[in-house]
Amino acid sequence: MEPRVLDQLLAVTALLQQDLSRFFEGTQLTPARTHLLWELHRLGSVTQQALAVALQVSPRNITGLVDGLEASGHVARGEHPTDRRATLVSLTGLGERTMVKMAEDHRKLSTDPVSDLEPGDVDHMERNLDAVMQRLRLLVAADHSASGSEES
Amino acid sequence: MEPRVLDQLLAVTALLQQDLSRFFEGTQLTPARTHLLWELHRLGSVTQQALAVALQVSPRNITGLVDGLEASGHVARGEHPTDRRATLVSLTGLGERTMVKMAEDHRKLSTDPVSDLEPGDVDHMERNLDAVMQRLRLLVAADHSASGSEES
DNA sequence: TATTGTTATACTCTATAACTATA
DNA sequence: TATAGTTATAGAGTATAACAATA
Repeated sequence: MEPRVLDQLLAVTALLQQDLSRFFEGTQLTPARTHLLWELHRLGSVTQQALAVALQVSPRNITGLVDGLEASGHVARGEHPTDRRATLVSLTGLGERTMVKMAEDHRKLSTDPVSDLEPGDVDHMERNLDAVMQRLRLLVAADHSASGSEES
Repeated sequence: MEPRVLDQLLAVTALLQQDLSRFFEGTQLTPARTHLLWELHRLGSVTQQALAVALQVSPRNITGLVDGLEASGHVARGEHPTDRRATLVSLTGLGERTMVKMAEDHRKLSTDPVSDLEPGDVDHMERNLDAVMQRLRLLVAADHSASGSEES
């Protein structure tokens, strides 16, 4: 009866990564770009600086992500009204529509759960996920305590 | 009272990714390499082919991962006794010790939960994770049903 | 002098396609 | 002819460091 929970964790992590990008919309947005759009949708037009902070990622990285999203037409760069060093990134019409749809699907999924699904499948998933959840708690707990008590 | 669950999902996913590699050992193993070591520890010496299947990743990718782990001294390539096309990958002494320790930590973590942690922190995490868990269930459920009922 | 975004450079993970050596 | 592993090529995501323009 070895735990094998790490395996499940790895599987669920992979699944999550896929879902975060694939699930919510039909366009070919990657997870990182989806995340940026999501933040932009929440924050409104902001500087790349602000995005770097929001995504907890280097400014250099934002340059690349915005480049990609600009090329695909989801965001646009604009001038900052007062600070000429800064760039304001905002959602285009396409970007806006994409995020509205994503938010809709998100909400629908939250209120309309397991509809067309075999009961056996649900059981199976619940069992796996309970184990994973247990593991999640421990991992997060340990992470929390580690960042609070260690200082190397 | 917007859900904001996607944010939590994103955060937890990122956290998981980190934990999977960082948590379990002090060496600088990446998630993908850790995963390969984990499988190798379970399966024993196997061909790169078998690893590609186990990790669900292209053979080309295995070449790269094994290259890295060979350079860091965690695995070694050896000849296959009967098939001269194939390569047998096995854990070195270092790799073996690393995985034994990782399995130990894994077990310890499973049986010795929230030890040195503020109670308030636990509450906070539990609350977040319950929401995330709810979300996980829906995502996995939808994923399941999608792969069973759609055929595009 | 400090900050914003960029270029330069580099590493990891991933993929497909073509090729070599063997089955 | 099919399989195991490699090289070639490519793209995404990430990082640090140096630099230009601006505060």
